[in-house]
Amino acid sequence: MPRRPKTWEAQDIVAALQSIKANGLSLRAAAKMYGIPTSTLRDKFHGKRAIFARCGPSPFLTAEEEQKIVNWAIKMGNVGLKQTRIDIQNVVKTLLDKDSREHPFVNNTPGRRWWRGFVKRHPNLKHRKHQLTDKARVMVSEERIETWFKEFEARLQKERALSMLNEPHRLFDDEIGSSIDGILNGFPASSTSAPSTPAPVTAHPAPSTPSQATPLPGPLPTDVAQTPLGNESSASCSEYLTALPGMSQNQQKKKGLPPAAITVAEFFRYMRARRARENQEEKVELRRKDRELKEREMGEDEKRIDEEDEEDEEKEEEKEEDEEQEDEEQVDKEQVEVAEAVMLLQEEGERLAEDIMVTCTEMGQEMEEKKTQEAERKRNSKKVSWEVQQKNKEQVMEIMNSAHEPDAEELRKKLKREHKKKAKKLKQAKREARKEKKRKAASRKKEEHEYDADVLRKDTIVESKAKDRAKSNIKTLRNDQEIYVCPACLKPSGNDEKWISCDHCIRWLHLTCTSMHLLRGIDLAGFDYRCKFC
DNA sequence: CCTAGTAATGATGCCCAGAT
DNA sequence: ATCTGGGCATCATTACTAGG
Repeated sequence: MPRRPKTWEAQDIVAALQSIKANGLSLRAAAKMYGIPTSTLRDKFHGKRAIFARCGPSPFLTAEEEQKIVNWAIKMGNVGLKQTRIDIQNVVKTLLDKDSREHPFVNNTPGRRWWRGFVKRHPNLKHRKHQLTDKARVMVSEERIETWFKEFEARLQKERALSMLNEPHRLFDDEIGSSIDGILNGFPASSTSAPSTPAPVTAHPAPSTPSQATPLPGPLPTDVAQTPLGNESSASCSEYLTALPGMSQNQQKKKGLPPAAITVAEFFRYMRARRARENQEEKVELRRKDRELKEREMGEDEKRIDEEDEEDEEKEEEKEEDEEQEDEEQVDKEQVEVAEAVMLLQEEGERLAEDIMVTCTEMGQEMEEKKTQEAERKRNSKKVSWEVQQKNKEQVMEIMNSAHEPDAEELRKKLKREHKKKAKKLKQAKREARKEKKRKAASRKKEEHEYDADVLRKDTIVESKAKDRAKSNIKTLRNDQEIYVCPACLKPSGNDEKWISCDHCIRWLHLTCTSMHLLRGIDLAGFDYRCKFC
């Protein structure tokens, strides 16, 4: 029976159903009027099939869950936190970890194919190459640094989050929290995945019209990330920049330079230095204009007096600058507090993520309850129909009993035999189904076991490689004495040197050779430190 | 109303070519 | 070497439809 191509839309069904209800049309008439097969309309009319149903199996995440994830990814993208495929897959994994629903995903993580389908179902998500891989983006230019920060500020302003610079906790007003380090590192830091694995494919909202918001500033330019920021002004910044003209990511990697990354302290320091510079330039300009004006108006004598006054003013300004420096020191202290706040906020973000997952789980439970109710309803309807059948049979038996006794007896025996046969067949089918189920479960378990073994093997290889790398930093002196050198500065330990161990590759580095020394007053034991060579 | 055939969909694995 | 997208085959599931 070849199936006729579908010629109707969901709204036709809705219109047909409304016509039946409002105008009292018959099912056949309505079906004819809207060009829908009668049986299809009848099924939908009786609720046997959903009105907006799609062919094929439903996705394993509900429409609400998928939409929630899409909205979250778009929102994150709007503030510069583009979510990678891995991030989204990890979100799904976290969701499924806390959910008992059945799904085909290995280790609760959907695969690349699922991602394709996901993007297909939600075309407002599209993927593209990570901007860090674009060579044009790593060309060094102070102008670009300024542009990036300006765009970042503009974006924060657009998202009503400009005050984040003073109130970083506002970063966490989203559904799933993210750390400020996520923004500053230039790649996303979802609550479920550390920002340690930037994937080359990024999902972000596709601008539907050219009039939409300007492109995101994107990740922090590599050159910005490597700029030594401190009390330095733009001059020293430029010096450093000219030392690294147009270096590609690979070249940086070869030279042992860290990937794009900037600490919270560095970010605030940069912003403060930039504002101070702007203020200073404004002051100088004002002073110059003022002087020109006075030169024209006043004579030589007055000028001398003015010069004396100016000297006094300059002294006062110097005094003010000294005070400003003291303020800066005070701000440095505050940055330590900011770093602490960031840690607290990360925890808050995780709590928020937890809440989201709980909500999703509740939704899943609701679905489960609905399913159970549906199953119950079906069982009841089957029971009712079975009862009706039994009644009919009883009626037949009564009629047969009332007829000639010997024939009725024979018929009864025959019916009994048939009934026994049917019951036997049914039992056998059930037994086979149970066997099949067991076989499938065993097979799945075996696959999971093999997967775990594979993961363990890979982890062992990674660990062994890391140990080898650490060994490579042991240098042998002329007197055959072996010493360990810091892989960052290639120097051995000094007397008062503090060392820090990478939690991922077992390398030891001078604390001062890492950005960790900026986090003064914080217990480093609580940090998951990843060195720049990882 | 029921049934059997067909279409559509979601997910997987495998392979390939291209980009980095 | 690694990652990606695209194509293809496969399986399972569900919706749709014609005909009995």
